[in-house]
Amino acid sequence: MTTARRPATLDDVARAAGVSRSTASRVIAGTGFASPIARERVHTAADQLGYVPNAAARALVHGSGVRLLVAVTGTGPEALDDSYLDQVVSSVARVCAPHGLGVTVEWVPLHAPGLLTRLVDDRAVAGLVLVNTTGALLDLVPRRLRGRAVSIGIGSATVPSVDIDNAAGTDALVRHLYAEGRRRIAMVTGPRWLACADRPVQAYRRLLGDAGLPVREVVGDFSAARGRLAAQEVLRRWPDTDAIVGISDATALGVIGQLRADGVQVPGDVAVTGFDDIPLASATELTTASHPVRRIARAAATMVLEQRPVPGSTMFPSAPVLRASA
Amino acid sequence: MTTARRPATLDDVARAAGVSRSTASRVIAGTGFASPIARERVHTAADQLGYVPNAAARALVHGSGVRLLVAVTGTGPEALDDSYLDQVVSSVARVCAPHGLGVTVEWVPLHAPGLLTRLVDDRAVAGLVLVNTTGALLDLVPRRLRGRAVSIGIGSATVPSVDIDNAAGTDALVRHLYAEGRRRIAMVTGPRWLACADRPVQAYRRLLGDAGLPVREVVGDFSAARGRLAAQEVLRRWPDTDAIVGISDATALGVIGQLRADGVQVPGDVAVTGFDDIPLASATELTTASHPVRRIARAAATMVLEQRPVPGSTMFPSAPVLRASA
DNA sequence: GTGAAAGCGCTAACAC
DNA sequence: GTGTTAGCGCTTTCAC
Repeated sequence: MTTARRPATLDDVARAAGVSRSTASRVIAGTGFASPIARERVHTAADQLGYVPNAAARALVHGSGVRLLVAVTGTGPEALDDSYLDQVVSSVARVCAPHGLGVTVEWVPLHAPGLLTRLVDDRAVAGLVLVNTTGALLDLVPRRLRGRAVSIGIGSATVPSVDIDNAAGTDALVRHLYAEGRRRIAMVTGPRWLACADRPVQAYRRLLGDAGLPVREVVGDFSAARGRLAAQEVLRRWPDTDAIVGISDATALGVIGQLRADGVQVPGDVAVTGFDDIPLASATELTTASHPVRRIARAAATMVLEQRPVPGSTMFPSAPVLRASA
Repeated sequence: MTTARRPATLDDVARAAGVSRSTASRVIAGTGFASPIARERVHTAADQLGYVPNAAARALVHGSGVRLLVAVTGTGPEALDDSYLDQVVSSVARVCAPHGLGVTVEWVPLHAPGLLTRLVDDRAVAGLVLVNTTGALLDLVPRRLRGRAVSIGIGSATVPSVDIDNAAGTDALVRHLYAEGRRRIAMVTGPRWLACADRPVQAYRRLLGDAGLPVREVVGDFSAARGRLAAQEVLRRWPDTDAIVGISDATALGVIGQLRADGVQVPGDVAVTGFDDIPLASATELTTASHPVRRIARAAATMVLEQRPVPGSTMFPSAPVLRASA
């Protein structure tokens, strides 16, 4: 039973264990030497006192920081209102917890990447997870954070990345459409500035090129609203389109909504595919490709925290999920 | 242009501004006196040096902590795999960011609430947001965190709460069912241990009691899987049931799935309502009630960080959203 | 109004 | 193996 309710400090532990503070520190931190007896006594003292190391003090002496920053690039702050990001943040937070680190989310304006520097100059930032980033942004990651920054999306020479293999996922989906006899396949892409959203586009082009089919691309932004508009544009420009590949499930759902509103049968007249396999996808019978967001985020956080590449975690596989829409 | 890439410290700022460190500190922290000139010079020096206060050092001297803890009660660690929680964590994180705080998520086992004490004895914890908590847990919040703890769900004498007015939401839904002519209305409840899930049950009982209708309750747990089982049980025990009120959208969706699998028409034979208005609800034409999770979480975090009750934020209104399922 | 000095809790040389 | 010592960067009495 503790007398004072003031939380125990390392000094208290050392005193109770009858050793010096340094010895206590070595034992607790698990660094340096200590005799078995000392070790034993320190540990007993520690947990009988309910000792919990003070993270701030540790961070101060190590200069190491107390939180992970999740930096999200986007055109506006609404980039943060996104269930994909929710999953990332939440997953990262869970990995951080046992390390005594917190997580923060910040929006980095696409057109003012310099703001990243200000965020990252904060010594409290122990590590960095970049989401939806660009090459320019990647180059802004300071040396201090080398090895402590990971990008979910594209990487660079200095910043490793983890991501979904959306090229392979898209490839599988387009092949499926082709196998089903679709020959006039359009794609609603992601935003132009987002490099990792370009891989599916490349996959789509390659496949159609190989098959001698025409490329039909409309720019979207992952949202359902843009999906609706994109569907209209596709139909206007290429009325004979018989399949539409959406960059995301939300996009695809928007596309389908618009198509049906226009009296177009899905998949009868036009087949539609998405990407991500969100819960809504199964309810709406959307054909899509899997995207293990939590596992990817966990891998990213782990790489940052444990300073090592997590084997086989650079590209997570994406498997097609065939349902009624295509 | 900074010469050394070592981040500027308060000493650097003071030196550059030609004042003492104390003065610089007062100016930066906005506390204590300083002449306009001093103020001016310190600020210039600060942002020309790109000075960012070291959160760890501050926390150390203040003994104030560097992160908010989101403590989630549940029977197992899978309580953390939940999109509702994702939204809470992400929203809390956004409120924390400008304050230089991070967020951590931890699971508190329902049957070992003492673990909360260990989590909360960590001085690095600056504040506490409890999710799905119980009265027993609330009493474990230490004095140190008084005024720095908020519960999303039930509150207590020492811990204020913010929550959705699920009693009113449920009330509106049941009234709607009644108005539609339903008279044999069953309910799939939340887990027994969760006090805030009891309010809708009370609302349901009161309404049915007033109308002289029989109460038909089956215990669920918010999940779709339990919703399916619950639907079976309802049909077995009370085959003439003509409406089922689900404690959540997931529950209701499970109920509907099972009902349809059993050849029961929804809403023809049995009307079904949910709660939360998740995106899936609109896609599946589920009648439900709104639940502004992000706003609630934001209010909770704000109360903790700014140490004041956010006016009118104790009970957030829930509005019925009428669709095809009821 | 401003500076000097002490100390928050911890770790890491460096001597013993 | 263990203790002594010197800070990490900041805030805050307390003299001036």
